[in-house]
Amino acid sequence: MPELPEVEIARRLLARWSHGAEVVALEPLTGGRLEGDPAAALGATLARWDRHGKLLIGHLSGGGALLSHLGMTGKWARGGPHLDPRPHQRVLLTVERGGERAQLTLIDPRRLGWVAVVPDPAPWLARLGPDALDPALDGPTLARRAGGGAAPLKTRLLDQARVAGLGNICVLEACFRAGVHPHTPAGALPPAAWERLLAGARAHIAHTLAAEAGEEITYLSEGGHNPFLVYGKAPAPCPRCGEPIAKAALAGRPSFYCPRCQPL
DNA sequence: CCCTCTGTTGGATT
DNA sequence: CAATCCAACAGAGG
Repeated sequence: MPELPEVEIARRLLARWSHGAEVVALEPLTGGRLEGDPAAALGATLARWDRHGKLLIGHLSGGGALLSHLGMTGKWARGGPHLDPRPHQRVLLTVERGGERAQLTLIDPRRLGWVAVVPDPAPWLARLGPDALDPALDGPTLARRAGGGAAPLKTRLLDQARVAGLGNICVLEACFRAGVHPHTPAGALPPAAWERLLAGARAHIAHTLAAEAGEEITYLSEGGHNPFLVYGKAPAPCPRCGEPIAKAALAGRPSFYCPRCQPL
């Protein structure tokens, strides 16, 4: 479930719960992936919570960082296994601020998420392209980074080294909003299409963020009702023209699109 | 009840 | 490049 909006919400929550707090303990729970040197975080202060694409970065006083990725099913919540036992608690972070302790846990049923403590986050960030919400990222820049060649547009937009933060759902929603088929060869797109794709991705992200923001993480896709324009909609009618939404697979991942609004 | 299928992440392999 | 498998599980459907 986590794509950029959910990671951004996780960032805000982590900042609210632990900004300026000291790391008192950091430990793996059953099945948890805690890598790097967790002991290096002990006693350090969480100076700032940042997000780059789908990577969470907790900057530690002293220069290191606490990194976290949510994988497919991760979320951060307050409460630990002793105070508030819940299934699938994987990593436990205990912080102290103003004399008050708080326990934060990474909850992750499928265990594809992780936490790591690294001495310098720079090499991790260097592997990622500009964040999708970075104001410096514009249409021409996106075209330069993701355009050219015969590879499908969707493959390029999902490549975190080209642009960071776009997931399968976001890419498909952006393609629909831009009127572009997700399997269009990346080199065949005119400049105006890149502008529309970027605007479409940001509109989808803003819409999802607004709908999900709150005290708790509540994923838009949870609750039995599909809130997206095309993702998971086949063969429902296209919201714009009524043509049945189509489904196809690329690299094992599903694509959804309107054959009439998004011709190849 | 038991299969079988699907998948929001990313990485390795062919 | 791109297709495939994998990680480990929940939930849906037959």
